[in-house]
Amino acid sequence: MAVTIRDIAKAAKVSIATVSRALNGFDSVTDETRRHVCAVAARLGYIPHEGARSLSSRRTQCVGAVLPDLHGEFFSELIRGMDRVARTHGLHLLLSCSHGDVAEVAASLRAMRGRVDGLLVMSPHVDSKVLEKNLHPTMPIVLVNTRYGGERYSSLVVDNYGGAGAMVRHLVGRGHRRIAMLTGPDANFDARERLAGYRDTLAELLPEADPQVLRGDFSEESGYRAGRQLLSMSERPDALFAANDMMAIGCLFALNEGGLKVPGDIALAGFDDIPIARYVSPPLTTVRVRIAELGELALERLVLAIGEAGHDKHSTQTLRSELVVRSSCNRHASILAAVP
Amino acid sequence: MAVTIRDIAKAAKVSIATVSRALNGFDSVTDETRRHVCAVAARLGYIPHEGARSLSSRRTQCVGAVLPDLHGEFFSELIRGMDRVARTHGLHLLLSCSHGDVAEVAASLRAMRGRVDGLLVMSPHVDSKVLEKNLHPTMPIVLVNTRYGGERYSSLVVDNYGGAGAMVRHLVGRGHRRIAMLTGPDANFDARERLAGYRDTLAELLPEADPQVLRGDFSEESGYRAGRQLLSMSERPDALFAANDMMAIGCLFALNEGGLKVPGDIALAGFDDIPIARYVSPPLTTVRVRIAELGELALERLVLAIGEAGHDKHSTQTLRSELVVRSSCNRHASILAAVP
DNA sequence: CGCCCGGATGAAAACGGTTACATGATAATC
DNA sequence: GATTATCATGTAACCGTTTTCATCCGGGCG
Repeated sequence: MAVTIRDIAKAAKVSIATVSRALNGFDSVTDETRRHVCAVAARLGYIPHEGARSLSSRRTQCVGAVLPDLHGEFFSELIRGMDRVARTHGLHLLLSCSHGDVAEVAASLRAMRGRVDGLLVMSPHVDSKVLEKNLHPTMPIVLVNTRYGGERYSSLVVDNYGGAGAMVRHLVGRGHRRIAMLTGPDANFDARERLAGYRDTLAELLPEADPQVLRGDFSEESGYRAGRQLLSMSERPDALFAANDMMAIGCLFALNEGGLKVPGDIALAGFDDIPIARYVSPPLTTVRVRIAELGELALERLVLAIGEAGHDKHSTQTLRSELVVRSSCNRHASILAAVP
Repeated sequence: MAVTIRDIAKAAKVSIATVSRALNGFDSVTDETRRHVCAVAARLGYIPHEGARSLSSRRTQCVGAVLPDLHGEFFSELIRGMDRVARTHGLHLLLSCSHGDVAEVAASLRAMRGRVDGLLVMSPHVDSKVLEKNLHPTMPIVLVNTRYGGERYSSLVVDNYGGAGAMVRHLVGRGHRRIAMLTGPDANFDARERLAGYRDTLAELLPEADPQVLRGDFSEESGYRAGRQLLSMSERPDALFAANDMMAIGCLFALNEGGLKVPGDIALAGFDDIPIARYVSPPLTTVRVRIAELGELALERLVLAIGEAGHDKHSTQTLRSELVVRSSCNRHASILAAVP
């Protein structure tokens, strides 16, 4: 049914090897032969079977991305960054999403064997055991935002700890003294790092202050709940630092509903700088993680790892995060003056 | 290096055929043999090579998505919907993004041969010639939001025309009389349909009114420019209907900057109902397209097409869009009363 | 007891390419 | 003019599976 290289060979009266060479631009074939073969291929409407090609050449021209989720702007940006680099290298992107489920991660990893040349794994919940067990030892891997102590894989993380610290520093600098944090899921790598950054920096700058921690799960919904909770507090914090932007936004809505002004009555900060952060009002002060760049770097590094398969100089790179000051934390000067 | 079924066969002292059968759960193998083979496979850390498997079984368990872009929430949602269905069918998603470039679309399509069992193509710019030329005639295809007259492929489109009509109807019902439209790119399928819906409905409801059309390109930037333009107009429309939400949002920012109140001075409406639409202030009145659902339906249909390859009952399905009324079009009752 | 049947297994041919090696012709060398 | 290097092409092995078909063996039946 489908036209193969063999059909071309027959029609062009040459061997299949010659067809392969002609189509792949080898130099050891006459210009005339090449033209002829290509003409026949075009006439028959030949389209190479990439699967077969991968099998024999041991290169798939695909890289896989095993992500914990696809929802939301974070992943959208991440994928965009990966795609950008992938296309410059002529690679295709195979997506796999394991909704936090360890068994699914394992299944995804195994399913990638023979389909991809390398793997980009982001899995804030899974430890490296699962990886090592379900992966071919030679498969090039880059970990993204994944807890990992070993040295077997390269790893990219964003500076959650430093970013959170910078935010606390900023808030304290603006005169806030009762700074609460709204955390992400306990088991989540990023969430823990951000919390640690908050705690440590607060302890450093305001040793007297009691860290006040509300629990969230990174969802807008949980941010909203935290906002309601704030409304009903007698001794309310004067600033809330949410571990991601979506929670900050959820919280903002609850506060608005409850008649509390941001930043007048309470300052609000987020983390990630997802695109929406600029659009809410007041625009959100947050910590920018160049998410697309994270995807780009990760893939760049994966490409490198694929190229030098075996050379094995794995390392962990930390991506700097930066403070983005918008108006959700702007206390009025008068208030500022009154506080210290 | 890598362990194959041959290695297992040798270690287990059976033939490779038996290994294959044992691992794939065929019934024609003794329980004892199966246990033995599986044990050996586990001991050796065997992971099947999916590429090889696809080649001989002629099934890849992958579907490809050829999209015009990956940026923004529209695609994020679309991908999410596709993923949801894909995973329930045990399929993997191969992503390919052709930045509006016809040559790239062609290349993507060809590159999919032998990698996927079916293809989901969204390409608002490309006509069917390119498809037919670069695709294996037997490859199951579903088109999404793509201009297509033929009957060779199934096709899914959102009701751009009807949605735009509904919006105009809504605006007129609210008392607006000078309703302008901000369009998307000329060549874009969706943009044209939306414009047509606007024109026709306006002509029907307000035959006297002159349709006023500003040109945009679906980007926030172009929306911003349109907003500036509005500010400088002497006879300003009393409502602007943007062909997508991002342009509406860009426009909103320009109007805010210029001191024009939305909806007090001018009503503003968008199209798509991307998540951000709810978060801007005022929240955006828009036409909801259930984007994730679009992805789901498209993939569902593709799965069907793959299953019955050849049966060929192609059709075009139109996805209803629905009006979402938020406050960006709420004229005050008093003004409303004054107008008619 | 011989025959046939069926069920477990093995041998080998796909699947559609790439590629190492063999071959034959032609050009270069002495 | 014989020898050898060069180069275009052909032959066949290989990539790691699945799958068809053949084989072997034991058991039920006449």
